[in-house]
Amino acid sequence: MGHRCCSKQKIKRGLWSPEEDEKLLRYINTHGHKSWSSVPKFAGLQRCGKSCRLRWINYLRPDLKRGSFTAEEEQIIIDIHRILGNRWAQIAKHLPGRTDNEVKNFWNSCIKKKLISQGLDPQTHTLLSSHRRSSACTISNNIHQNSNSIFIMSSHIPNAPFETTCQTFSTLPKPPPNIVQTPSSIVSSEFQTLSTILSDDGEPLQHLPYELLMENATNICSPTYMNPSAVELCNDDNNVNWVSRLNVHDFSAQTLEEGAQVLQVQQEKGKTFDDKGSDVREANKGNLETSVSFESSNFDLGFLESVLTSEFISHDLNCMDELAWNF
DNA sequence: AACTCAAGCAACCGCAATTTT
DNA sequence: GAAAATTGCGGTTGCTTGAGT
Repeated sequence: MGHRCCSKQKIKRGLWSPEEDEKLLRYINTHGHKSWSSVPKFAGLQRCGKSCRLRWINYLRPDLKRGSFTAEEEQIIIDIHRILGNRWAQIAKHLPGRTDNEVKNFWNSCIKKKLISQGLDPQTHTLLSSHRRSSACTISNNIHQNSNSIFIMSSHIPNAPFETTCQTFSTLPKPPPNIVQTPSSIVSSEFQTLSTILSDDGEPLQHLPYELLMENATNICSPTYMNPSAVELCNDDNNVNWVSRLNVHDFSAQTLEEGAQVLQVQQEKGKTFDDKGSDVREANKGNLETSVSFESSNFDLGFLESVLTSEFISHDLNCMDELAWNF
């Protein structure tokens, strides 16, 4: 069975010969590819347009990176896959010069097996049932140690496009300690904002593109890496303007509504504010009602509400409960 | 040397989404 | 607005290669 687009033509299939590559390359370099369906006809190829497109994207494109994946790329794939799942095209966008097909193949042939050998389910990134018992004790200890954790969300970018919807936070993943993250390599060029997951002492545990964190927060739950203390949004170019910090004390022991009552808004690293004229830093000193403080800032109130009215804490507790019961 | 098996990879397939007619 | 064409994506297949026996 062939493609519908090539049913009328005599179509060659299988591996591409160097001559075919040459023809396709020469044609696209001179004419571009406005319509893939017409490319084979004008390039003199006995292929269907779909096949030409694939060959170009996966092999002939000049900006492709050759060679095996680096450890850093591998970690990026794992981190983003933990959030997005098998959305290879999306994952590949964060790896310049890599194609979705390449990422997918690498995942299926290498990473998947590596995760399984580490006792992790490659789809959910959670512990496989056969490994649960042995690690439950560690997780339980973490819960205890972090029972006074604070949850911090920070934003500092005037007019930042907070387009978040009613996504929910769950527990956030922490990378293995031996992995060094490189934020600039995974932030998308169109959206120069990173979220940084912080430990209790404010040390960054993991960086993720902001949109990945926000759009997919429901999928983040990972019993293996629990209880970050904070999330901070920061600009990739280090042009920090202001930070609004929300502290939810001891959130793991409170209901969501109670957590919202103890929100503190603090300003850090503050230098400039939005052009609405309100001095957010002054306004946010001390403990304030969140609605007041955020009305006067450029922090998107809808964004805040989506977090506060989400199932963040209940998710978290459910997850912990489940783990506790497993233990 | 011949065979088997698994890993890695390129390409295909079908479907869905988007664009064009 | 509907139909057709095109594009994009993820799952899958099948070929090549190299290691092990």
